[in-house]
Amino acid sequence: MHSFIHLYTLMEKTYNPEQIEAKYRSLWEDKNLFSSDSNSTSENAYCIMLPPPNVTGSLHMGHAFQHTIMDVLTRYHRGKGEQTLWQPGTDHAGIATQMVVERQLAAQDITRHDVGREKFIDKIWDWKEQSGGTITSQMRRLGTSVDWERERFTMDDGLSDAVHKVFIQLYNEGLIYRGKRLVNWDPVLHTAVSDLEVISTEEQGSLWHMRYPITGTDEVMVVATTRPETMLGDSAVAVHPDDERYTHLIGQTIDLPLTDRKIAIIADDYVDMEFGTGCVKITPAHDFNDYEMGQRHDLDIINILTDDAKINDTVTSAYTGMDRFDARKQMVKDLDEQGLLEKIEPHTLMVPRGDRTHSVIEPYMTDQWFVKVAPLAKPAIDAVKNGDIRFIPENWNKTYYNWMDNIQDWCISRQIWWGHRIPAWYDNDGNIFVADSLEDAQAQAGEGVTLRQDDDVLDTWFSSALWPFSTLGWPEQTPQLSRFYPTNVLVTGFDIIFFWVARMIMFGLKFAGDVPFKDIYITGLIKDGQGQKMSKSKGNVLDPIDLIDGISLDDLLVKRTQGMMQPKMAAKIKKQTQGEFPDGIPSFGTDALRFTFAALASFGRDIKFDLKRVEGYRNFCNKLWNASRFVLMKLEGDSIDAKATLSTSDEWILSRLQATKANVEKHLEDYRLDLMSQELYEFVWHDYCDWYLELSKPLLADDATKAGTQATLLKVLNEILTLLHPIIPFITEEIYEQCCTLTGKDSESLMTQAYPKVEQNLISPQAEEEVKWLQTFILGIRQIRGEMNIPPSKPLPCFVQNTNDSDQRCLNTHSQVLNSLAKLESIDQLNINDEAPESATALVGEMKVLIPLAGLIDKDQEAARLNKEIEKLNKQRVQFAGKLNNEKFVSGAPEAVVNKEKEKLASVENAIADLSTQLEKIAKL
RNA sequence: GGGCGAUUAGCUCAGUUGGGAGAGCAUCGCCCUUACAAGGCGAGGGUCACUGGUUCAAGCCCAGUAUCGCCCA
Repeated sequence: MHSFIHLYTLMEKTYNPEQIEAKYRSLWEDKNLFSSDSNSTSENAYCIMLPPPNVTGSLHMGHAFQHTIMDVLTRYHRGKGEQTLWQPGTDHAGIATQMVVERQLAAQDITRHDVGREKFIDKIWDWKEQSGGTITSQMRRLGTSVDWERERFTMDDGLSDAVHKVFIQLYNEGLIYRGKRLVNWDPVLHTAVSDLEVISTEEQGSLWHMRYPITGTDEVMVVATTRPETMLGDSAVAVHPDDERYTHLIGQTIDLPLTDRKIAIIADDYVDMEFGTGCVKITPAHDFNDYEMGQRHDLDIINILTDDAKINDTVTSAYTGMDRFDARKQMVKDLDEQGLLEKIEPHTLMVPRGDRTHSVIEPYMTDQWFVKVAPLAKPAIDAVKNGDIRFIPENWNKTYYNWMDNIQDWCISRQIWWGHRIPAWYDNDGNIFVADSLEDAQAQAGEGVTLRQDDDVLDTWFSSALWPFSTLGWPEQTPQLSRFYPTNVLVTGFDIIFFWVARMIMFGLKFAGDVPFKDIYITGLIKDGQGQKMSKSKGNVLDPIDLIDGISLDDLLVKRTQGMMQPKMAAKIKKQTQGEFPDGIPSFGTDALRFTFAALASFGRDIKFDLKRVEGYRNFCNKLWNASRFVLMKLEGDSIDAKATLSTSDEWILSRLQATKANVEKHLEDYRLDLMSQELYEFVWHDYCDWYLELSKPLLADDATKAGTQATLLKVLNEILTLLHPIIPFITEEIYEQCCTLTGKDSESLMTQAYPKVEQNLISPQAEEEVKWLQTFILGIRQIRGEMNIPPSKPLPCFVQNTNDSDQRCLNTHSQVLNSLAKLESIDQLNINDEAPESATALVGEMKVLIPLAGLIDKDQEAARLNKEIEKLNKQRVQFAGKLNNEKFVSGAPEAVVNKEKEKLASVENAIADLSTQLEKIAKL
């Protein structure tokens, strides 16, 4: 028992998220409460690796969503007393970041080549210093409780060492090799990109039908192509071996138009006889399928393009130096003039574009570095198959297998400057020395040999793939590595399963000797209200910070349309935005946004983001705020007796609380944050606020029950705060502090409070039963009021009839509560034979609750209401009776089910009988 | 073409061992009741996409159809 030391400072009537959030953001960090050193003696460790966002990026809705999920999990485990590390950091994002700086240079009309490699890289570092704090400060706004002291960057020294070590080992084991292969070439960036960085979309194009003359005859073969310019590099024409139209031509040659070359006519069952004319031109140097076929048939590989995707001079032609698309036009024209163009059909085709530049990607022969993936993939597939790693939701493992089973070697070299430079040196004879440093390479090559380092850098995802162990200090065997690896869960979107997740699994198993994480929680993708992907070009992007702080329509319009190239598009976006947010966006506060994200975190693929939801959860925060205000007001000036006798209502809310805790626990275990937040929402709003706080009012007015109620109000509020804290940390922390001030409790932070456990001894079926009775009683009366439009302020007299022992007990105990909550002026008992006044009726089990009409209630109206009620019950009766009359059901279903059905029927029949009698009475009047 | 997913109230979505269809928002009444009008109380609203099957019993399991969407080729 402790008494209050100061008078409770009155809380504002409406909560103000802005003030609260600012207060705790710095406070938590100042007190080092996110540190992974806390709870270091705990038996359990818990670790989440933050998927490192682009260092120069900014926080978008997807980040905010996933960060909320991770923060809920982190704060929950921290609250359970586990040593918890949420590892933050950022990614250097090679191409993306380099492009930003190149664009800045372009504005001054210079290229990176004008600047030179070293200076250019310095410029990028400068840019990183300048803008690198954006995303981390936005994360702080969200309240993400990462261990900031352990923040890492993929190009930190330690992480770079890990990259070297991995590269060298893979090379030495023959799992990294260099070779000339057909790769996806971005002609704007002048670099190879991986398959994953190429986005193919349907575009309107043409199918050109070209006549290829057969050598020495008047015959032609008509080949159809979507890229006529590649004909310069044709090595053959292929037909299907079973295609009788062309069997006689197999083995003959074609005089390739616009060139002086002859190419073979070959047969291959890859050819689709139905498509076009059934004849396919084969260009091994510029098409992946053709390349395969070229390998099968030992065809020439004729590269016709330059790095800029202009026609080169390999093939003597009139098109050398022309851009491929200009050459296309010219060649089509020339073919037409020579009578070699059969027709042009409109055609939708899949056009591959770079995910960064959106330029058309060309398959292109170049020297590149590759990871031989198959040997690494095998154990990575097994890890999921044998359950070491679990996808959540489970069906993503199919997507994973699908990709892993058909995995291609990974092109890891990029012809850009920003990134980890490939640790390989060449001598003048082209010998390769892979080493940690020039010195090591020199040692390998021998004194006096001139070495030149490879110009390329590694794919960004190469270093990201090491993230789960490189951030923990690998290759050193650090205490953190042994404590936190393997990590518990990876939270990420399905869009990077291939880019990142699969590669982390492969490298984790290979180098850290274990899976990098046990669970992979694949979240949905946040879409706009119409289900559209949010993108700058669509102008439908929402900035999480704008939802927190609010934004005026004007500012939002500027934000969404600035930098728009097409004024038409800008106008459209403007209109759309005005329609959707006529008054801009109000400020909802971080907690409301976080609650929304948690509530949206179901297992669906797409999450349509609806502002109305945020508003609803903002209201929830306000509700919680005001409920707390109420509790504190009712506690003020008194001392709390934790051992005071409890009323049934107290026992009831405590019992409900236990069920809530159990469910929250379960939902968290299942990663169902939507169900978790729903559970808490319902408990707080509907059990605690709607019922318990109302019940507490008469109980607080009674000295016999006051102390117990006060203790219970506070206990439940405190646990609510702790339970909600992982989702809405700011408001709960503030209320907690107010509670501490009031009760004189000395506590550092809600964050360090133990997460409440289920207390079995507080589960009380009897209290739940009794309050259920109370609720039914009150609801019955409210319904009569509601339907008869009797104001809630009007006190009503009430009679009860046909009571049993337990009804009597309840009436004795709870009459005061009933009077208060149902606003009754009296409750009088009638014997079963007593003549009741003309009344509206409600049923509580077998007991009748009667509200005399007495001029207040229209009898026709009551008759109509009863009729409706009876009709409803009748529908149920028919359903239950139908089942029970079914012999097969009675004999086939388990006895318990049949009995339950019988009970339901009996209860419905009773109710119908009671209400019908009442209806008759009323009708007679 | 292959794989995956979706289809439940006007809207957004829950519904996990098969056993009386739910929430939030929106709508319609009544209420400014001393925690909260960002609120309270009450009400209306569904052939669970369609067809068939398994079962005593199907929103849920199975097969197929339709529409929409995503991923891979």
